[in-house]
Parts: sequence; C-alpha cells; structure tokens
Amino acid sequence: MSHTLGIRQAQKQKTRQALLDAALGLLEEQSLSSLGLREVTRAVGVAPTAFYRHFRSTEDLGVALVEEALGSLHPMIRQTVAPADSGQRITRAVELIAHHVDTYPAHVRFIARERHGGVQPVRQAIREQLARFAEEVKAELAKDPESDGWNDEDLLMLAHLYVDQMLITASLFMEAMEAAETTEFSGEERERVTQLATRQMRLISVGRRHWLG
Amino acid sequence: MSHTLGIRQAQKQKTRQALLDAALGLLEEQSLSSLGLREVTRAVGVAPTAFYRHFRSTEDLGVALVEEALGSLHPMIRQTVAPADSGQRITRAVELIAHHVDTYPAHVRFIARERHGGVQPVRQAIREQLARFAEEVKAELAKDPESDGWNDEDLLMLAHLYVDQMLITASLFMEAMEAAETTEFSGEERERVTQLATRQMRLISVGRRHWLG
DNA sequence: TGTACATCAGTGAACGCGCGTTCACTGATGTAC
DNA sequence: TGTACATCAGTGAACGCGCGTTCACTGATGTAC
Repeated sequence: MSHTLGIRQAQKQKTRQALLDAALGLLEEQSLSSLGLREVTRAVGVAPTAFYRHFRSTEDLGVALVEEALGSLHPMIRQTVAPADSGQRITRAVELIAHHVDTYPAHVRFIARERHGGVQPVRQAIREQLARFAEEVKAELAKDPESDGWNDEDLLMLAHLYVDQMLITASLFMEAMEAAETTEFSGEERERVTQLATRQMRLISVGRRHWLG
Repeated sequence: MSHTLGIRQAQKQKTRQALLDAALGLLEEQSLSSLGLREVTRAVGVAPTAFYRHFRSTEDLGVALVEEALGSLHPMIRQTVAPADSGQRITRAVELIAHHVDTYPAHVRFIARERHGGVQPVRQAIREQLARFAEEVKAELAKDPESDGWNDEDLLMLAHLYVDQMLITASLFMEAMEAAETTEFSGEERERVTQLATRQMRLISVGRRHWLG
C-alpha cells in the first residue's frame, strides 16, 4: 500500500507550498533579489518566523522555485521535440509553448527574469536545468534521420539553439499577454508572435537541413 | 566656437555620472528592483538627498542606464552587420561581441539582467531600443544580394533572430568571464563559447541562404 | 486502548538597523546693471 | 570691473516604517510501552 504522510508532515508541506505560491505571485512585479521574507509570510498569513521552518532565506526559496518551474517545463519540452514531420513539429511546438505560457505564466516569468537575475545560486540552478533540457533535446534530435553525419558537438549546439529559441518565444507570448491586458488587441498580438516564432524556428530548421551540405 | 558648460552645470553632470557609475557597479550583485537610493549615494560619497537633484527614483536612474548601456552597444552592432563575405562577417561579429563584453561588462550584464527584470519602465526602454537595433540590422541585411526576394516581414524576423543571438552570445561570454574568476580555465571557456556562437550563427546563415529555396 | 513523554511547526514579542522622503539650510555660481 | 541679488546643487537632521533575525513559548501530533 502507498505510504500516507502523517498529519504533521502533510500540514508542513501545505504551508511550504503556500509560501512558494505566494512568492511566485509577488515576483510578478519585482525580482527575487528584492523579495522580502516578511512580504511572503504576510501574503500566506503565517508569522514571519514560520518561514525559517521551510527555507533558510529567500535565496533558498528561489532555488526551490527553479525546481518547481522547470519541473513543469520538462514534460512540455518532451512533447515539443517528440517525433513528427518537420512542418508539423514546429507548428505543434509553438502551440505547446503558447499553451504552457497560458497555464503557467508565473513560472515562465520567473525563469525568464531570474535566468540572468541578481541571485547567483538561482542563476546556476536555472543554467544546470537548461543544460539538462538541451541534452534531452539533443538525444531526441539524434533520432531523426536528418541528423545522420552530425557529430555530438554540433547536435548539442543545435539543441541549445532550440532551447534558447523556446525561451525567447515563451517570453514573447508573455509580453503579448501583458500588453493584451491594457491594449485590447490580445488575439492579434498573439497571432503575430505565433507567426514570428514559427518562421524563426523554420529558418533554423532549414539551416539544419542544409548544414554541411 | 563650442559652447562650454558653466561650472555649476559641469559639476552637476559629473555627480550624475558618478551616480550612474556607482549604480552600475552595485548592480553586479543584485537587480535594479532591490537597488537602494542610499546605497548609491553612499558609494559616491554624497548625501542621500542629493540623489533627488538628478533622478526621481532608482527606477528613473535605471531608464537612464538603459540609454547609456545601449548607446555603447549601438556602434558595435553597426560594425557587426557591416558588409563582408559571410564567413568573415560571422567571425568578426563574434570577435566584436567578445570585445564589447570585455570593454563594457557592467553594461552587458545590466541589459541581460533587466531585459526581463522586475521594473516595467526599464523593460520597456530596453525593448524599444532593441526594436530600433533590429530595424537597423534589417536595413543592413536588405543591402545584401542574398536578400533578393525577401519581403520586409521576413527580413525583420531574421534581424530579430540575429539581435537575440548577439545577446545570447554576449551573455555566454559574460558567464565565461565570471567562471574564469574562480576556475582558472579562462581561455578555454572563452574559446568554447566562440566556437559555439560561431556555429550557431553559421547555422542561421545557412538557413537564410536556403530560405524559400 | 490508555498514558506519559518527545517532537516540532508555528507563535509573538523584542531588537537594532537602514530605508525613502521632508524640510529648511548653505554657500558657490550665475546674472543684471 | 564691481556690486547686489537670484539661483540651485548639495547638506544634515529628523521622521515613521518595515526589515531580518533571536528567543522562549505553545499545543497539536507522534511514539513508546
């Protein structure tokens, strides 16, 4: 039978998750380096000191958020690079990215913001996870017949290009969402980003097909 | 004859520049959204209240830093896309980017960090300047014979791809520099980034050459 | 099943500190005559 | 050139406030017998 957590453990995890959620919400309008411990506990409704039962500092909480945010990204990336013919793969990838931004906007914003942000351990955690994703994408790409004759280094180079391009596209959808809240052109902006991202990925795919050719 | 500033104006500009320089230094280890006004004036050696003679807030100072940082980038981008044969153009572009990161590391870090940072007016200022750069790159690309048959939209799409790629490359050199301070493999890391960036740009150029082909 | 003790997530008071902002000021620089 | 007044970049004291961290605590949950 499955192991059930004790009441105490379950409640602790619930509070921890509430802290993570509250922090993610507060990070919509600021960076991790200015996020205050008291701010987070106030939003959850617990005493400031309760924070220390879960995290050493807001930096530490930030690292936990990286795991959570990139955990949600993981299955999305898997789907993105799953086999399909090239034209369809790109269309599907852009749709998946748009859907991911709709579903986890705060996660996407957090990663984009803190990837180059002011907190070193968080930057490093993001860099490590993205490197893992690139390895995974590389493994998928290697399965394509188009990858015949490619060496490992070039495949990894291409994988990084795709991963970066996914993040850029996610950021563009994010910006479009934010603009939509004030300018009422939500659908148009979104369509424009879809077109742009699709063409950029197509151009990269064309480059791939003619590489060394 | 050239107009000389009065002593008062000259001194004021000097203090203003000192505030900008100090802020840029302090932003190596944090984000703009956590930068304090008193921190900046303390670093310069003036009273906190002097800050208000130059900027309304640290946000306002941030917008001024965008102008300064992307002002220094402007001539670099011009050189980067200046005519040359394709192979040489890419080699030269990567060298120029590496040199720019060496010369203005704090500017590069600032733009990478605040492009998706927590301060909306600063994000917008960066977005506007990058859009201007993309327009400029597009104008240069349009001059190439390879651009025959390309419509405006696709040229701008390609220009954005190049601009984003330049920023990614700059970030990679930045990371390599930071890693070098602790791991003593400075030259190797740098060479690795040069190789990676060169190949990625080459792949994009191959895609360009065979686009619609 | 019941009892006695241990654990530990969350509390609440207290601390010293640096923050952003206000205000009236000073004294060097600028200007009018 | 000299004088009298205006301007204004930078000062320094003062303010109320929220911060991160410490500490001894409480009381529900867990465990041993």
